[in-house]
Amino acid sequence: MRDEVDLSRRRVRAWLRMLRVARQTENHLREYLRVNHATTLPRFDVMAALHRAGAPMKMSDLSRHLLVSNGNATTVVERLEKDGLAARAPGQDDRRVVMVDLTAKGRAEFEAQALGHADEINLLFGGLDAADLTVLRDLTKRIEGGSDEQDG
Amino acid sequence: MRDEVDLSRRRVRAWLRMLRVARQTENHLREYLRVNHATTLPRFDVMAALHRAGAPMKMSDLSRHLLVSNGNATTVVERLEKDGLAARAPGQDDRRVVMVDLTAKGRAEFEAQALGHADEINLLFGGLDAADLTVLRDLTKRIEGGSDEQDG
DNA sequence: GTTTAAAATTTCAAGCTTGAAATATATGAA
DNA sequence: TTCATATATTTCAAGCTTGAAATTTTAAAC
Repeated sequence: MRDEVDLSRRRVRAWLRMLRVARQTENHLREYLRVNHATTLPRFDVMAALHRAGAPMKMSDLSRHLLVSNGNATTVVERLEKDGLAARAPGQDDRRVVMVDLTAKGRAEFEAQALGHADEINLLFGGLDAADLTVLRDLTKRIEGGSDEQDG
Repeated sequence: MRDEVDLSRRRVRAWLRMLRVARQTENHLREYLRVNHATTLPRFDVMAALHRAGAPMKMSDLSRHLLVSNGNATTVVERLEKDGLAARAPGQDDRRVVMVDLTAKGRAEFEAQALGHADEINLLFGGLDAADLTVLRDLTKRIEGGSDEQDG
C-alpha cells in the first residue's frame, strides 16, 4: 500500500519531467526554425510527415500521425499550400478524401530545414549514447503501450 | 564516422518518440480534464504550479517554471482570476512585480482535479516499475543537461 | 535630482489548437 | 431508387501561444 502510493507519485513526477524535457526541446527547435528558416514547429511537423510518407497522404492519416485534430491539419496545410509548399487534390476513387503532398519547393525547403533540425537535436540529446537510446526506446515503447498508432 | 551518423539518427528518432508519448499523454489528460472537470490543460498547469508553490508567486517565476512566454501566463491567469480561482496583487517592495496565488476556491478545485489526474497518469505509465522510473529520471536529467532551470 | 538603462508585466497581432457543427460523399437496406 | 447511416473533410468560435512593442517601475550614472 505504502509502496503503491510512492510508485504513483514517482510516475507523476516522471511524467512532469518528461513534459519539461519535451517543452524545453520544442522551445529550442522553435527558436531554431524561427531564426534560421522563418518557419514554425507545426509547419515543420506537417512537412516532415509528408516528406517521410514520400507520397500523397490522406488528410486524416496526417492528423492521426501527428496526434492533432483534423481541423488543425486543415489550417496548417492551408497555409503551406498558400506558400506553394504543399498541394491538395481530391481522392480518385473516394471523393470524400483529400490527398496532400509536398511540392518540389516544399521538399527542397524541408530538406534544408531538416539538416539543422537534426543538429539541434543532437546538441540537446548529446548526453545519450547508443546504450541509453536503446533503454529510452524500450521505455517509451512501454508507455505507448498497446496503442494502435504506429510511427512508420 | 558511420557510427556517428547512426547515433545522430537514433537521437532524432528518440526525440520523435518522446514527443509522441508526450502528445499522447497530453491528449489523454486534456480529455480527462474536459470531461470530468470542464477545464483545460493550461489552466490545470498554472494551478498546479501555484498549488505546489504554496505561496504567492511572481508572474515571471510562473512563466519560467512552465516554460511558456510571459504573455501566455498573463492571459491564463487572467481567466483564472475572472473565475475566482486565482488572485493577483502588486508586489510590496518592488511594484513592477505582480504576485499571483490560488484562492481558497482555486485550491479546492485543483485538489479535486489532481486526484483523477494522477490516476490517469498511473494508467498511462502503469507499465513502468520503480526501477524503470529510476532509469527514466536519470535519462531525462541528462537531457535537461546543465540547464539553469530547476523543477522545485 | 535628472537622465539613462534595465527589469517586470501587459498588450497586441498573428498564428495554432481544439471540439463541435456543417458539408459532401459513400454505403447499405428497404 | 431512396432513405438512413457512416465516413472524410472543412468551417467556426473560443481559447491558447508566441514574440515584439508598449507601459510601468526601479536602479545607476552623472
